[in-house]
Amino acid sequence: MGPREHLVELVGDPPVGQDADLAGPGERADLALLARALQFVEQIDRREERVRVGVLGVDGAETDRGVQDVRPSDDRTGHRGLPAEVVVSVDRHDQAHGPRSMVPREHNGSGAPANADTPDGARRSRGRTRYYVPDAPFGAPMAELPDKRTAFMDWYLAVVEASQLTDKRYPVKGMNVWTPYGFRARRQLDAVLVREIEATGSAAVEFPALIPSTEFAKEREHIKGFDAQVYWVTKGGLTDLDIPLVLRPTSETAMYPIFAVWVRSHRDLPLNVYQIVNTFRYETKTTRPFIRVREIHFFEEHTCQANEAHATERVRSNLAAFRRMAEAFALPYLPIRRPEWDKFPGAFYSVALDAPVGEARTLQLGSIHHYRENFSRPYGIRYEAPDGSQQYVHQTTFGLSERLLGAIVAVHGDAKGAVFPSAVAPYQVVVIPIPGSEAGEGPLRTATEATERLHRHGLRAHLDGGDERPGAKYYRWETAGVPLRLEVGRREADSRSLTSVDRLGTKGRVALDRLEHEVAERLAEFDRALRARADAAFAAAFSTATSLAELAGSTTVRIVAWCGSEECGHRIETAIDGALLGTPEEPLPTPLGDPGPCVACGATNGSRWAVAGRPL
RNA sequence: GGGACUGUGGGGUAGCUUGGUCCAUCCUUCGGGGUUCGGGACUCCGAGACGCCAGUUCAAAUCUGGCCAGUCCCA
Repeated sequence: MGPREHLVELVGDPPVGQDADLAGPGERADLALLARALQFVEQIDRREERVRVGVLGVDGAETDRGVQDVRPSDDRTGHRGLPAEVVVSVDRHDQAHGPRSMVPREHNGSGAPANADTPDGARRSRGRTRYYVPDAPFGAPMAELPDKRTAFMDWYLAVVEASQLTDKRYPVKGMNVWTPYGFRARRQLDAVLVREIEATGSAAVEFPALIPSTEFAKEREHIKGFDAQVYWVTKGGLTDLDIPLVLRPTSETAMYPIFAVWVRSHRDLPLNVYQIVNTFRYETKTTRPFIRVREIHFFEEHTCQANEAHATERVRSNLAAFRRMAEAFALPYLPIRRPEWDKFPGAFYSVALDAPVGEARTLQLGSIHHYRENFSRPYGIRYEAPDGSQQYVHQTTFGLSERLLGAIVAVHGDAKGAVFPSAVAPYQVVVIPIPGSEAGEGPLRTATEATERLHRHGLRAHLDGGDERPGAKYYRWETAGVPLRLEVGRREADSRSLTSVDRLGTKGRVALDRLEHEVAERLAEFDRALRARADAAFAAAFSTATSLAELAGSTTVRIVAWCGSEECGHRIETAIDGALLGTPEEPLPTPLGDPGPCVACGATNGSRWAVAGRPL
């Protein structure tokens, strides 16, 4: 939707030098817009042009006196995002116009033809000259991003675009291009995943992307859950394939036939392997960069364990690994065991990792599944136990994706744009020289020295030596989410001590001679502050509800007592217009007492705390 | 699966109702020059688009048909 904008066409028809009368016909008149239009015209007036305007009334009673029409744009153009438009009739020789600076530009160029600048810029149509009035007060700062709290998805999309993390112009729905900047973020993110999963004894592998339909179909629940969203490869060149191939939506069915060959003995267990590959799902809902895509950048661990207890232990180990990953991302989250009807297709149970993202919305960051023997039986993954018996393995999986990047944007981002924790920031530090006519070469030399010094010490630093003005660079890198900015002007060059400003606004000085240490400290402080901000939002994101009626229009994720029945679960989902996410796998942010009676049926027997929200 | 809507430079848009005033406007972007540079500079010169294919017409961004792509709503 974007910023609220209206188009009001105020058509006056008197020649310049007379009064132009503006008014709105009754029901459509928008006084605020009229006021803005008048403000605009007053600006013209103040520029000593000879247009005079008055309002005759909003009921249209006197509209025949020069005022022809006032209406919202959507009636005519069907376009959203148009700025207010004022059409003022003027004599062609007496252009009414203001200086360019009078009309603020819209953020990232959306809307605002804003051409009330020069006589040449004003367009003429059927004898009238049109002036465009942006939907913002004159002299206001450049338009902000949409409001995160009230227009979350608009805000999110604007931030993703403005921070240049992806290019969405690729002509296939749900498939975005990773830009150099976005790819840097992704690579850092993956590095954290690799570090933490390998610390638990998992090894990287890579399986093919194409899966024979015969293998894909072996586990009934699994195929039922996925067959509506797989891409098929049915031809090789001009020939139809005997056995069609599935482009992996996830890799169970690619890996498990091979696991059956790999696992022979209890000595082969546990088998813990992971891969980071692209998977494909034909999403039918609206796609969103990082959050819902058709080509998924996917981390998936698959393990085989000797028995259910070991598999349960692996689930715990994955939960602990994710805790460390989330620590690096400064992301608070809640592990939630999904209800039966919402578990992964084929799983014994599923634990999802959910992050609240405001207004009762939640974002699933990943999931950990316990499969028991559900896949090992159809795929024949068996081993010979020490006692000589043949046993089926118990399996687990752990899946994460670029949604983590979406979550980082969604959780940490603010009114200025993205904010990256230092562990994933494409650039941790941006160094901005401030030349100035009297400063000479000092600033640039010092900035270069500082950047090189940071590079030598393994910090991701970027020298922005472009010839934009410093202020423009500040805004750009703030939007892009860089944690720390170093400013190097004449003062800094002379004193060999740089000005630092972190993305949350904390300012300071760092000595060039101890640069890497002081920058590392600043980044650590920044990460702590970012975490604290996220934690505060997390704590405020939950509230309890004790009746179904309370769930309607929830503005936080709700904690409710639930008897565990599917029927009550669905009633809860209907009440909140979202989903019953399940039961917390770890303690809630604020300790709660015993759950009372089920919010849906009132049963006290076996009730437990459950989480309900509206997943993105 | 059903319905509605929308396609104009890299991004955002105007023009379409009533075909010609439009080798298509403005902002932004991009290339070049100059003055600048401590929070989104100014200025000059230049570059860049009517989704595709037909049809109607003296004339099509505009009207008609088909196709393609996208968005939203409902199932």
